[in-house]
Amino acid sequence: MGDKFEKVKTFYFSLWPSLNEDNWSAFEKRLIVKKYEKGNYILRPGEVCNCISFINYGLVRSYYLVDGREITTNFFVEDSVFSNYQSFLSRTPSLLYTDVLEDTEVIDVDYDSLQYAYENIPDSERVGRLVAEQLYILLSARNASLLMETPEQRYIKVLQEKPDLIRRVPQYMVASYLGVTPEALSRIRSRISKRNAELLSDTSSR
Amino acid sequence: MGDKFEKVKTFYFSLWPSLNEDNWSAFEKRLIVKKYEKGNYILRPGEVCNCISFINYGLVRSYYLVDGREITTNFFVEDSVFSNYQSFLSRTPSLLYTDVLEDTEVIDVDYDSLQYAYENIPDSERVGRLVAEQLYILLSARNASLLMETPEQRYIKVLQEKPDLIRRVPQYMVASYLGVTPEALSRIRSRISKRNAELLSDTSSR
DNA sequence: GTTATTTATTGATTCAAATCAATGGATTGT
DNA sequence: ACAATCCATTGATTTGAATCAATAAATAAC
Repeated sequence: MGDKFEKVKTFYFSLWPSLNEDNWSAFEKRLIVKKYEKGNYILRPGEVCNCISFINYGLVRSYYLVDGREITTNFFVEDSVFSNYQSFLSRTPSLLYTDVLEDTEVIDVDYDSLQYAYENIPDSERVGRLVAEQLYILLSARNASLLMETPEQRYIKVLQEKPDLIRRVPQYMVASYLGVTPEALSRIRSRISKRNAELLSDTSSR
Repeated sequence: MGDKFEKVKTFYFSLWPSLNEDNWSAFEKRLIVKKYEKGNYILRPGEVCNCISFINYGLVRSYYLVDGREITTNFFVEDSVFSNYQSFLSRTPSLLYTDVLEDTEVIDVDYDSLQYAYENIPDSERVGRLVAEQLYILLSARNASLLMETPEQRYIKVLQEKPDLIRRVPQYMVASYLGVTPEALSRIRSRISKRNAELLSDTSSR
């Protein structure tokens, strides 16, 4: 009958090999279920992020606002985890907005609960380390992509790696994720489809 | 008489409160001293970074090479720690060069030694987590700076926060750290000094 | 189903920064 | 001390992407 904690439990067990049912039930007691409607904000600049959220269903986004222009840093979909990790860790105000692109349900672990886990649940420090390391690796890859690849290369990668995202998210948000204007992304797309059309009709290529 | 491990010992004790002399001497046995001469490379793209290095003295730099153009990601000076952390953690080939800007001596912890510490020295997991978290916060701030600030703002910040670096590093490397060409940085500098000159001579401002 | 609003596309124009080019200054090596 | 190389500055030109503007398509609201 739709246990809200089913998916998040599977998720935490998968990355926490030594977790047992007793530890889990102590941990689960501290989890918080929240729902957000499309168009609302989960976090705004100036607020301190106080939780790490597993997404049961839905879609959210993080972005900077730089003189009126949105710069999207990430999209997060169901069955994954999001946070403003920098604000969460440093206990300092966020620079990012987090807004809700589709009605969303999350399961939150707040900061104190995580500290509780670190003190009381075996191996949780190791899990915390591994998670921090994984997030570092991800951020580092995103960084390298922004510095080394063209917007077109990034777009093609998104097409391949997250094709569903392209369908669920307005194009101007994808553009701001790629680091270009909506007009520029539109031109990138037409360039790509033109190239593909030529490849198909080009007999001289063989 | 210049114990090479003096500074690195102080460093590790400062971030590892429960470290004791016994643990330290077990750990110290595994440390490796290395020297590099100016102009050489510590790491090249394709190689896996296998250590975390404390700098006894010297200056090194990490950079991407994108169609012949250098993009500096970081400078590291004496008494600090550097690594290609992404490569080190993921055990995958580096995308970065690390080169030596001044003759440098480092104390290395290699990957296996760190795993040894995690298994055998109490609290080391927690230290590993805190370090990973701090590095995440730093990378995140660098990221935000590249997305939100102008090259001029970044230059002024470097001037304030790392004035010695400006003196020790060629300007074209600083330019590539700020994300502009050497010519552009030169113009930024002349713009700034012109503004300062105007401020000093401008009587109408009061 | 129709209207209204938002989003995407396309073209024309503007602009900021890169490139190109030349000179002068600084540093390095012998 | 000298030559040679490297680096920084300045000006002229080019270029790629942003902006501006208008239209078309898609989506949402009624």
